[in-house]
Amino acid sequence: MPDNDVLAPFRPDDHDHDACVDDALAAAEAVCESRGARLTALRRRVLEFVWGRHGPVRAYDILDRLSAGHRRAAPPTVYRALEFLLDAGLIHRIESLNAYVGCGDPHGAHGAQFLICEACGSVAEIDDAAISRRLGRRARGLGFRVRRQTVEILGLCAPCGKENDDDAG
Amino acid sequence: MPDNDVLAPFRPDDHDHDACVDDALAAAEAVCESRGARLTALRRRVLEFVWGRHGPVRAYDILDRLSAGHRRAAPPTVYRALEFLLDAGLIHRIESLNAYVGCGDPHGAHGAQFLICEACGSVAEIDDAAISRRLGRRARGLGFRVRRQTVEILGLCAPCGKENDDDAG
DNA sequence: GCGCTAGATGTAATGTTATAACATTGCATA
DNA sequence: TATGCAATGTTATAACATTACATCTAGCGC
Repeated sequence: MPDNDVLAPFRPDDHDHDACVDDALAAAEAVCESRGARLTALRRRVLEFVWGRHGPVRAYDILDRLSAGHRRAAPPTVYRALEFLLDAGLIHRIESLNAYVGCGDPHGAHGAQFLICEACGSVAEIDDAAISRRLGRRARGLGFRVRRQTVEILGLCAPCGKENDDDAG
Repeated sequence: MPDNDVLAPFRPDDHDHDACVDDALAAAEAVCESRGARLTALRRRVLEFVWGRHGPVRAYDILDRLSAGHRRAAPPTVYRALEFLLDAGLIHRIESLNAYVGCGDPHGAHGAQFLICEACGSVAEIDDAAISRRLGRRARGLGFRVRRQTVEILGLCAPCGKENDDDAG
């Protein structure tokens, strides 16, 4: 089973998260540069908030943070920025949570599957080519033309699953 | 590539849909009976509306239909019925559309993958064991404990894809 | 620098999806 | 008859998202 396709693993609580954010912002600059897209201050700020944690972030949380201090922001401001970041491949939308996470590999298009911990809210992103390929083949076999795959697995990450065991016995 | 795991294929426009609905209701009776659950008139009516078409049906559409004629229904009425039907395995929720479809095989638990046509709104349901198995293995390989898989493929079904070609030239 | 343009952002209102909290109904049965 | 419990009704509100239109501003040709 491949291991190098784990684009964003679950992270220990004590990792240097500032580094994650810095990396993400640097990658974003590069991606936008190469696509001729403008990573404006607002978009950058929204991307930063999405990267606030390795877990899903909701649009209205971002909205609240944008509004803090500052003058009040409105929903379209956030949704427009999110749309830009989605188009640029810098973030993903988690459909089963109506929320957003930073993309673990913004360079180059890729399939993506998400593992979402329902206890701690962290998200891991993998890109298992065999899965996307098989899904694609099955779909095409039925005459279906694929535009987008959504693959989300809900459950418990290792530490939370462990705790659960401990509680039980 | 297996073919017998297509639980609910795309349907021609002219098929006998009343038969689909009748089958679904009969299966629902049986499932509820065997689970000791009560398929009340309300739940039955909601299930009927979900089976109105082989495509996603939204909660508030059901709400409108419940309210027609009758006295006005309120959202919890619909959501409670939907929850019951989901728990009983009689319908599925399509996360990427915030909508619901009838389950093509309500007897016995099964994994499920959905092909969703963005043009005509029809949905096909398959149960590719290789895909669910591989997803499960990948997740467990990362120490993850799976509770639910959401696999949805958005694109164009065969007829709609064909039309698209024709339009293009 | 000036004015134009297109893209980006602001603003107000509204649409859509979902749940919380509590009241009532109606059936089974002690 | 009481009483317990599942189902449903009712009111309000939370959470998520879009439409439509106004305004601003960076970048560009002149």
